This record gives sequence, C-alpha cells and structure tokens, in this order.
Amino acid sequence: MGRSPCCEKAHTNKGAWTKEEDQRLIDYIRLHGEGCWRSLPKAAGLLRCGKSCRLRWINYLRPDLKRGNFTEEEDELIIKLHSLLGNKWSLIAGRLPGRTDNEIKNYWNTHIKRKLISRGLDPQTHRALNSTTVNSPIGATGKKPPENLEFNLPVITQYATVPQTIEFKKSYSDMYSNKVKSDSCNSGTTTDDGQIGRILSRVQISKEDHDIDLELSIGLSKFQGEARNSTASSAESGVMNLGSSLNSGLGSFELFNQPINKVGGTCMCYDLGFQSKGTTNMNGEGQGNCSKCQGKSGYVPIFSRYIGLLGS
DNA sequence: AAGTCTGTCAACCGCAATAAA
DNA sequence: GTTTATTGCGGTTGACAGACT
Repeated sequence: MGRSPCCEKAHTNKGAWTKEEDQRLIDYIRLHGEGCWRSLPKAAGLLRCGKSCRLRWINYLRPDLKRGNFTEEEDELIIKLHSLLGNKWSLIAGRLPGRTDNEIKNYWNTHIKRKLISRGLDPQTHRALNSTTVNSPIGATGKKPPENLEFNLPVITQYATVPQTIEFKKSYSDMYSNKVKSDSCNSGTTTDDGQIGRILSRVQISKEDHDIDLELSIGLSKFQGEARNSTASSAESGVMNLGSSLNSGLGSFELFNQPINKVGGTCMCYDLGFQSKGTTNMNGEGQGNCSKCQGKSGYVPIFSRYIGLLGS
C-alpha cells in the first residue's frame, strides 16, 4: 500500500497564477516555511497541485531571487559551467545565487545559444562549429562516454584536528550512468559534526588529446573556527574562500566552502554528480545535501566557481 | 491598421530517484 | 519486499508582447 494521492486533480487550477494565489502561497510559506508540498495547497487554501506550488515558489516567488537581466559575468560563467556540466541546469543555478534553473535554461535557449553560434561555437559541445571531434560535457549529448575515462579521487577529510583518509575510485562511465551513489557518501568522508573538510583530490580524465589532470588542494579555511562558533559572521555570507585553486590543462578552479544550509549549498556527493540533491527550505534548513548526507550539519567543500576553464 | 512572425518566459509534462505505507 | 506517492529535474509547450510586413 502506498500513500494517499497528493491532490484531487479534478479540483486544481492550471495555468497562470493570479496575484491572490501568489499572495496566499507567500503568506503560507512565510508562516510555515517550505516543506510538505503535498499538504501545502490545501493548508494554504489554494486550488493547485503541490507540484505547481513548489514550482511557482522556487521559480518566481522566492524572496532571494535576483531577477533582472543577466550580467556579462553571469553569461560567461553560465557558458563555462555548461561546458563542464552540460544541461545540468540545477547544478549551474546552484553556482549563480538568485538565479533559478528554469531561468538559466530559458536564458540559455534564447540568448546564449545564439551568442555561442555567433562566435562560431557549437552550443552543445563548445567546440568550433566546423570541428568534427566530439567532446561533449557530461550529459550534453546523452551519449555514453568511453569506458576508459576514469575519476580517481583520493579524499582526505579533516575535522577539527583529526584527519581521516578515504579513497574512492569509480569509472567515468559508472558516474555517468548514475550507478555511483552511496559509495561516495558512505565512505567515511564526514564525521557527525563535520565542519570544513580538507580535501586533496586528483581527478584524472585521460582520453587521447583531451587529457584533463585536475589536482585539487584545499586547505582548512581560517574561517573554520568562526563557523563552529556559529555567530553571525562570514558564515552568513554563504561563501568562504579557501584561498585555494585547482589548476588543470583547461584552466583553474577557485574553491570555496559553502554551508549546506544555504541556498545553493550542496554536499560533495552532489557536486561531483554522484547524487541528486534536495533543496534548502526558506528557513535555510539543510536539505542541500544528498539523502546519504542528510542530517549532517556543517560545511562541505564545493567547486563554487571556476575561472578560465576553457580559456577565451 | 491588421495580420503574421519571432522572442521570451512561466508553467506544464514526463521521467527517475527516493520515501513512505 | 512491493507498491505507490512525492520530489526534483530537464525538456517542451503555449501565452503574450513587440517587431515586422
């Protein structure tokens, strides 16, 4: 036996939201927070499906949305993130505070695609339009990548003063087919009060002339102590620079730490593409990590931004 | 002025993963 | 362990506005 239905589809409105509906939704979430979308419509007095409410809130009503035109910097960041991640709009949105996946997806389809084409680049592969070599980002084409691509990620985590070392090694194709999930989450990378991790990772992708050799080296943030004190500090800014960088043949990453319980904060498993993620509710209560990492408070290192990945 | 085309973006749809009964 | 609902994501659609003919 499963659960009862989420809503009576016969009695739900569809199409554009009215101001009254918006206000009801805003009022309800302000009062009760995000949470059970299934029961929300009824509780808020809305004749909408929970799914529709969630979408309306996330894409339009959320108070932290930036809206307005995209800046040139955002354009370039989207292009570079897309070259790395493909059509993973939610991942890309996670690196653009105040922007939603839907917004970025629309923007990509209406503006950036054209921009790239005008530069003589294929929007999917980010290679010259007359190039015959296919070198798509993960997920961009739906094609399975070659078997010999391999991620090799020794990760050293350090909490307080006691370092732990874990390793995981999964084939690129496994990651691609989403088979790698719990391994990365359950491999002891976190302690219960895991704060900022120390990660020394080496990512190798070897494929003919497309070798990528990513060496990560992230030191403990000077911020770590402040985070533990959980006072209003730079923790509240949402991003802490670890002062490290990742250099590769393609460019360099800037590495940041970001609290899980901030909008856009995600667990390592998710950031490396091993796990789907949850969302962060309006109270900032952490659902920004994967199911295996749920309940683990604190901070995780993420690739929050990168610079000059493909050069210009 | 009217009809058509094009661009934009909010909303919907279908699917996969996950959670709950 | 199985079934079914929920959640989240990416792709697609359709309404609307402005440009063009």
